[in-house]
Amino acid sequence: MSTITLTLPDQSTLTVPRGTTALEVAESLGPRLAQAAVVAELNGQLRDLNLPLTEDGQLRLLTGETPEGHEVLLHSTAHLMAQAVKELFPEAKVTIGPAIENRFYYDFDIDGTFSEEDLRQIETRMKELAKRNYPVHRKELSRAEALELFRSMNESYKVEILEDIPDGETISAYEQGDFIDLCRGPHVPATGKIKYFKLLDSSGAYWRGDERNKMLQRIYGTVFATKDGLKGYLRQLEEAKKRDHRKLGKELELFTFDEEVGPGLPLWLPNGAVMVEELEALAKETERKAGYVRVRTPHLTKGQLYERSGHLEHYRDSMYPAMDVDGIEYYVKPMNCPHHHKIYASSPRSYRDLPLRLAEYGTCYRYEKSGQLFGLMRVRSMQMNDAHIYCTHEQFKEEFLAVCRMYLYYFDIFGIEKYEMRLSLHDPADLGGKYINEPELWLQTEQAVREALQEGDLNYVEIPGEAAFYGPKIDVQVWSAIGREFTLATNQVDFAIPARFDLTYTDEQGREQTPLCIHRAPLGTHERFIGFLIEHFGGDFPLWLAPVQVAILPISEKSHAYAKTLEQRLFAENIRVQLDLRPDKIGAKIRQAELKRIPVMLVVGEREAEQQTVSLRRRFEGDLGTQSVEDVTALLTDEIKHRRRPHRKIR
RNA sequence: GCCUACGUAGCUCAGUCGGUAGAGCACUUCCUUGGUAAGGAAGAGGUCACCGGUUCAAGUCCGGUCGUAGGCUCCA
Repeated sequence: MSTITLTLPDQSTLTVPRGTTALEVAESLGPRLAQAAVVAELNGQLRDLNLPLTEDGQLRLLTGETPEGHEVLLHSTAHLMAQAVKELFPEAKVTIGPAIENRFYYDFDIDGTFSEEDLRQIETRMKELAKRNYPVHRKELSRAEALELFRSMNESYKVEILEDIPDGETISAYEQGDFIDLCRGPHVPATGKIKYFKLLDSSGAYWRGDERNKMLQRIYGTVFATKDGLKGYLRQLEEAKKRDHRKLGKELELFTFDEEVGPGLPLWLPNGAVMVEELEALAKETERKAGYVRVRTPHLTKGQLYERSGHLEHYRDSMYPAMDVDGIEYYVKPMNCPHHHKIYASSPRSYRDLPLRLAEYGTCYRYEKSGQLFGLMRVRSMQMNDAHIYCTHEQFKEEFLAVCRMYLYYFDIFGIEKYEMRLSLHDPADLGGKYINEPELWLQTEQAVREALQEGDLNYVEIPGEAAFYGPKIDVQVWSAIGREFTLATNQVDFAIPARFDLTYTDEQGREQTPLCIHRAPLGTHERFIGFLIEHFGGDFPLWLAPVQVAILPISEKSHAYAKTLEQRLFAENIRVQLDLRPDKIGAKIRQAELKRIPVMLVVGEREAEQQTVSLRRRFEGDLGTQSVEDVTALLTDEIKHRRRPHRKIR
């Protein structure tokens, strides 16, 4: 009998008979590994544990706790769910059921919808099927066999998928008990590997994501290799719910929506407006130091401008319809760029004027489809931390790098530890079509952006074929303290618009040149950014950003007079104070201030009044004892001035 | 925009079979004058999202509109 030699991750080698399965290898290495393994990787290729090994190679046995293993586990659980659904709803047709991050889903074509009761039943059935520990078999089929099989089962969606699989590709199906599903695999060797799962929710989803297609019913679920993994994930979902910006926005009275004002049009309440103003102050200060100048532009503009900019051509669906003014069509502005271009064009520019950096917290209105509105994250009116940098080709890289550094500066202030810049590049095959036909300029600019990202030591990935039609685009993804992902902002390099607007400058030789334009918005929009901050900080904002910074809590009426003089002293230091004169006991006042997430509490009674001191209490730190008013104000003003983050870990 | 679910006091939520609306918190007043996460009592607060229909009778059943949410698609 011939043998094969396998090299394990620790570089030890193992010689086994040809045809041994990876599962058998795992068993020989130890029952715990065999128990935990869900999939094998041979020479970098994932494959089923129960397939015979026929060649030498590097073998890894992956448990459900590895990223690859977890994905397989998720995918296999989707199959298990489909099996349960087919048993309970035989008329349901299966479609697709992939793994996504930490979750899986499966789409079914079924009359009606799945109720919560249905989900409970499906979950119970899944538990039974898992317990029966059906072996999961891979079957390779010819196209004809596969078509016949799925036609006979009346699985028309699978037939449609089969028809799209290119010739020459291996067609495989996976079978467990009575259930068989077209699938590339790999899968766990038996349903008993699936232990810690939960169905999460159901919703509609179009077949192939196309709204012209039939609406299918999607069920989402999750699975983990360990009980703790599942519990941890469910806890994280709970935590995310508690930090939901819509919930906290209400509780902390930051913003509201009103039916009569309109959907997607937030009203900033006084507390929220404080945050808006603090963010603007930060942006203004940062941009002034970085050589930006501020401009202001109107909310309304003639359609003509948007014809020139190309917005009416490319962007009309996202714009509010025109209004007729004296027979001329006017639009509310969806973007600030055309106005900034007009400001650039308002006077002749010399190379000496460049780079020209025009900044504005511009108000924009975009007609978002009703179904995509979402709290503050997707709205119809927004204020953007916008700026356009007009520069020469030579200046481009340095300007772009400076923008990147500004991002890092902000990330540090807000304690954003995880971020990713996604550099979207053009596809040379699409030049002249999807992309403006400037091959040299594309390559040159993309290279300059790449170099800037590298020099700035920024974390970035490249995505081919996703650029805007007029230049490369950099999307900035950030992750909040609880790991939720947000698209914070988009930077774009623009070589088309300056030409559309006839923007020029005179170079050293007196020749007319076209500048490059960088669109940038590091703080995104107030709406989305504050939405992000609410969830990131869980409502516990750094002192400089907190709507109410200090609560003054008199012990009893006897110290009201002193509390009032204290309030005046803090006002004089520009500290945002709230004085609690309600006839409650001190414990109740503290509780109220804690619930409102006021970072600093000053408890004052007769002792403090006599000594001109305060008793300092901070959130997450508790009672910090008696201190002089001078010391406390100095401490607070310093913390505010330097925009320090909260002392505690955010998580 | 599409599918589904939901909409009751400022907030969180009860409200059974269709019989004219309830709690807790917050609010107001009074008592209490207190020492680091809820002192006590009383009061006020509602066009049950809106419009229409069925019915002797609608928060409840039916239809429509508006709004919100979870998805699909798109995006700051």
